[in-house]
Amino acid sequence: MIPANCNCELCDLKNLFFTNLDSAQSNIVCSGKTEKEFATGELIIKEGTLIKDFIYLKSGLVKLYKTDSRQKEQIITIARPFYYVSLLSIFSDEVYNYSVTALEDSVTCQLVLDDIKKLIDENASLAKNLLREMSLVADRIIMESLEIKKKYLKGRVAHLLIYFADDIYQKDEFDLPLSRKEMADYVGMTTENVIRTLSEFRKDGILKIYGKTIMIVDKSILKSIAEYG
Amino acid sequence: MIPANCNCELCDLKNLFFTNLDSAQSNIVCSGKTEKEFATGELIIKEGTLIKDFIYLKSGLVKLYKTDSRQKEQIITIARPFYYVSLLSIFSDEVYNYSVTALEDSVTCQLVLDDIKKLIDENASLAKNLLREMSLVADRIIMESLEIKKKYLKGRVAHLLIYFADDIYQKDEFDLPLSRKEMADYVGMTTENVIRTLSEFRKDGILKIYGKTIMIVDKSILKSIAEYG
DNA sequence: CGCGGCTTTGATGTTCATCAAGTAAAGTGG
DNA sequence: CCACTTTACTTGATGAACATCAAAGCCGCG
Repeated sequence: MIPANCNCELCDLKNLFFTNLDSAQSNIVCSGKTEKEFATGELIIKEGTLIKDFIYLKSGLVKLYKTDSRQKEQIITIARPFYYVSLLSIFSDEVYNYSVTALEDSVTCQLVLDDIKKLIDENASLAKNLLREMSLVADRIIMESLEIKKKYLKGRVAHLLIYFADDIYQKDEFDLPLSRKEMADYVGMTTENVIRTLSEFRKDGILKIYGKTIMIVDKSILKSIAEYG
Repeated sequence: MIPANCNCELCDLKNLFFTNLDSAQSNIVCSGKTEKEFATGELIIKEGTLIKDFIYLKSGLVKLYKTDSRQKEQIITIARPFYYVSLLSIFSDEVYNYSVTALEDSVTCQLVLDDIKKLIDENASLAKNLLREMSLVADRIIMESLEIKKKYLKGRVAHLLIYFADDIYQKDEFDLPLSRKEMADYVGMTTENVIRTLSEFRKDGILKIYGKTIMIVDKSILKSIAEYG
């Protein structure tokens, strides 16, 4: 029996994983889940803590990152709902290898990991869905990091701006969800040089910049810098 | 019934994935598998080709890499048996996103992917094993690429040498399985600068180099370069 | 108002890619 | 097996890309 107060049936994310559940299984998912809200800047997952839950993003935007011994952050990826769920590490490790923080106000939904593991025993399509999504998440992160690695700074920054415009906001004018330092952490360069690159794009008439607000003026040039820079 | 000529029961890799199979399932695995031998330098998987099989490495050493439009290779990872199986992409994509080539004479064992998918329906522990291994493979590649990204050239080369000595060969004297160019493809720098760095290590008395043969003379210095450089 | 964090610009030296040239090694055909 | 070709390796010189250090402007917040 699905409890009356269960709204999982209406959740788009249900179809990513919890297809073909019988009603007893749906009930486990629905009554066991916990929704949590996080304000911009709030920590969602802390590196080194025990993995107890399967967490996915219902709304908002988050960054995954690793902090090294010198307190320097490296951003692994940035993700919207559907494009990231906490699948890295959770089936192979006891603790998280990375942290997750909200870049915008975000909502997560979490389930007890042991419940998921039990459900896998009974439901092969859940297992396949998990395999598919984990494969997607990992592929995307790996390919993205190769993309960044092969470019110079200008290309990396351009790539990041195009990513925000096309994939995240679907608009050529948007507010950067990252500080300059975070952009640097993502592309693997210093804050100063990221700023210098942005200023250069501005001077060349490719961008308009008002603090965190970015307006892409000449997208075709920006795209060619992203590709060949 | 397990056929008499089946040697899967003796294979160490069986225990990674095919635990808890009943005999009918074991038979599918055993009679459906194909073993292939590859000489050093031979292509095992070609980027862009259809994914039809689940392939894992029985012996040898391989490189995973991506070739860009300008024919430049980027090495994603290098792997021994157990530490890599073709789990990336195979549950999320139709075609391979990367190529695999043998760095030493290698043997693979492959199964038809559709058979694996059918087995998942009947056997939850296979699904869990696959989830665990995919999670491990992806984690390792992602964390490794972050490690490399945060270092300068000297640190990257030192890191790679320590990796060969400790993880791959368990000896401080070994033959490099990579050409200078391949080392460059892996650390994301030019061939010339990799060579210069090796020469510098040699001049500083950290290494002895005879062509492809490397002898680590001062491992503690090399390790500190790998960590802090 | 003033403090602290984020941002911006400049100056300087280091790290690195590129170009050029030469040497060693490895494969090829007669 | 040797001349020949090709490929891998090595070193040097040069300028571009980048990190680091320093200093100043900006902005929100107590």
